[in-house]
Amino acid sequence: MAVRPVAGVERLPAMTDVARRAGVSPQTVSRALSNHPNVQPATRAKVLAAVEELGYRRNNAARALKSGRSRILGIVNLKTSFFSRTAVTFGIEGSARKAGYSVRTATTASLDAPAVERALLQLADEGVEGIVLAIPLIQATETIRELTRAIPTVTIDGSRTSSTEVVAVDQERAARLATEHLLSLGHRTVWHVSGPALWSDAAGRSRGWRAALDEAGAEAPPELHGDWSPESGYRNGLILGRIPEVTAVFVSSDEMAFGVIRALHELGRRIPDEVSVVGTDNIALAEYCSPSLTTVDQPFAEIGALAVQHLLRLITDPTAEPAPMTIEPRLIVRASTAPPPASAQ
Amino acid sequence: MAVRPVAGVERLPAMTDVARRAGVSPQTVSRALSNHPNVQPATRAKVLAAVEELGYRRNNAARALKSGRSRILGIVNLKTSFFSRTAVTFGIEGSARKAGYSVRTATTASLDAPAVERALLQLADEGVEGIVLAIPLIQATETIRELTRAIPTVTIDGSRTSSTEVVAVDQERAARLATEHLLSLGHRTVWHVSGPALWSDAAGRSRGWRAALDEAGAEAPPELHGDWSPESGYRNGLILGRIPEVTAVFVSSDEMAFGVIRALHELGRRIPDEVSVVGTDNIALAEYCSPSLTTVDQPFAEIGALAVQHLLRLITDPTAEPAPMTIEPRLIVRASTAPPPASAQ
DNA sequence: CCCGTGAATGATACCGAAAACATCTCGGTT
DNA sequence: AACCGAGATGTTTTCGGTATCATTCACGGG
Repeated sequence: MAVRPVAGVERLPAMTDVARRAGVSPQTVSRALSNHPNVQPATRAKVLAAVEELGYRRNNAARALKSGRSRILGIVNLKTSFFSRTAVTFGIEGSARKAGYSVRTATTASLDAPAVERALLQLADEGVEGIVLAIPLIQATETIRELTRAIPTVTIDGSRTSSTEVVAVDQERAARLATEHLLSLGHRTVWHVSGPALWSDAAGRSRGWRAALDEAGAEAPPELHGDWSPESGYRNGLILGRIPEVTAVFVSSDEMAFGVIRALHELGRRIPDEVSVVGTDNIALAEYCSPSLTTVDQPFAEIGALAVQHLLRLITDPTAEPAPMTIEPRLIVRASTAPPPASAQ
Repeated sequence: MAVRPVAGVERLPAMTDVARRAGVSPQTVSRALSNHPNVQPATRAKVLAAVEELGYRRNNAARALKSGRSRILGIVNLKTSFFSRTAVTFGIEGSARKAGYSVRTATTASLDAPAVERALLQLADEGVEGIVLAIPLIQATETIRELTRAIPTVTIDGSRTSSTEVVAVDQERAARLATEHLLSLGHRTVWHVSGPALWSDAAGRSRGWRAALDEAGAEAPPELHGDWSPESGYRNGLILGRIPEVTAVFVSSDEMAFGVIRALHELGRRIPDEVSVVGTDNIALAEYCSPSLTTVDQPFAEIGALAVQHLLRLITDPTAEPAPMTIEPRLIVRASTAPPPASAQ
């Protein structure tokens, strides 16, 4: 603060001003405002009154400088942000704010090590106390390893190459919910459009899908690969729509599912009469797809909140051992799924 | 910074360490790193070499404290973030970063004065040097007025109640493009689902729509009101679909347009054969709506960049006079629009 | 040859808080 | 009565830069 004195005022009030007004020492003001236990209630009241009267607010820069704690958390995000990452960011910001932290975002255009390194260095520059990696860490340079060792880091997309803490939805379970739903409607098997293999979310869903088919004794058709974008869903939809035996598709994100559905429409395959489609994420528009999209909900805000909770624990106690937590996904049945057409049964 | 020394290292290197290593005074290091003109190239080189060797990075907190400049910009955003605001945020972050600023986001759950005031106070607390209001300022308390007077502020949704600088797309023009497109296809008139009246974007589109109809000698049907949400589009779609004479609809956001289209589908009105729909924003999914959505593109990243550019000017020179800039919107014709059915011509 | 001038660099003070250390007060012990 | 210890408060120092002022030096004109 103190960045720009209000017009007419020489400078914003500092702690000494509050101290003078309250008739105590600056240190006491500091203690009162930091909820230090050893402050007489009466004294605290005097201080708070003075603060109120002067409209005093502590200077973050000075606080950070002296204490060595910036009270900032960093997020590394992908620039081509799809819904899920944005939603998580909201969750992170909310709970960080509650804990007295603010949040900086560093976006990276790609998952390459140099790009990620640049993002991490930006955050390190800003003096963040902890980092939420909202991307998979597919390759770690020495610098990256050093930074994530030096700064407590939590990974949201549980990557297999890092040893950082992990917060994640149980994606295998999510895929099972979707696959079993389709099988229970009577579909002989379920096709799958996956996300990029580097994302553990995508890999987990792929595993879950395969496992559910296995357990049901259904044969797993070849997997189709997308990149999270609606466009990649569309491309895969153009393929799926040409295969007569396809009656059920589980797609690894709602955005791709929109693309799949559009391609199927174009090819004249009716949904859900001829083909059922299940997405993943439950984005706001999922309900307003035509037809509305059956999907697996992911509580993104909760994920963000958990990540922050973890991170704060890690900041307070760097030796805290990893305790990965998982959140239960939830199937939301809408209009894009139905029993298979009679001809396919 | 200096928040968390790398394991084994006592503390991060400070400017004095660099100075010692380079054989110059700390002040010279400061000048060299700040691109001060009066530094011998040879000296600067020595300093940079020392910086490199030590892996030195300046401490933001100390810089901010002494200089009184935090190098932080703030954004006030609505929590129920729709695509447009998120996209703008990306633009802001990118160009802020380029200018050496970082960005803090304060989200507000509503547009009420107390909520907005809270968001602004948060940002003031963080010591932001400038603020981008990405929401309409519908009501200003004394505190809000004081804060926006004390801290350079740019409004993205040009609000009529504030005197702050404005950066905006020419929304009247956007609405004209959409409306004229539909009229030129042969529609007798165009219906409109607007955004909340408090948003000047919404108001501008409404004006443009009405003006285009006027000029074409078409009668303006009653306006329907939405709140940006897909759900509100759906509700309005349920109404529009029951009015036989409706053949063309201009919707003030793509998200609402998705809702409208779904409602029309449910009511059995075919798009674009019976009803044409135009959205606004050109969100990523617009192309993958079924049918793909004709819409008016808004260059959100550019808007964000312009906002930052403005803000920086205002920070450097608080007396700089307002110079509102507008950006040209662009119509993107896809599959959701077509000539009206023969029966309606 | 002297002095003014401006470029290059150095020395010092200070930003505003909090940590570390010092002091004081007071009830309870011995 | 002297003493102890913990709680409450005050004093001093320090965090790491940069603004400000001071100093040095080379150069050109009178």
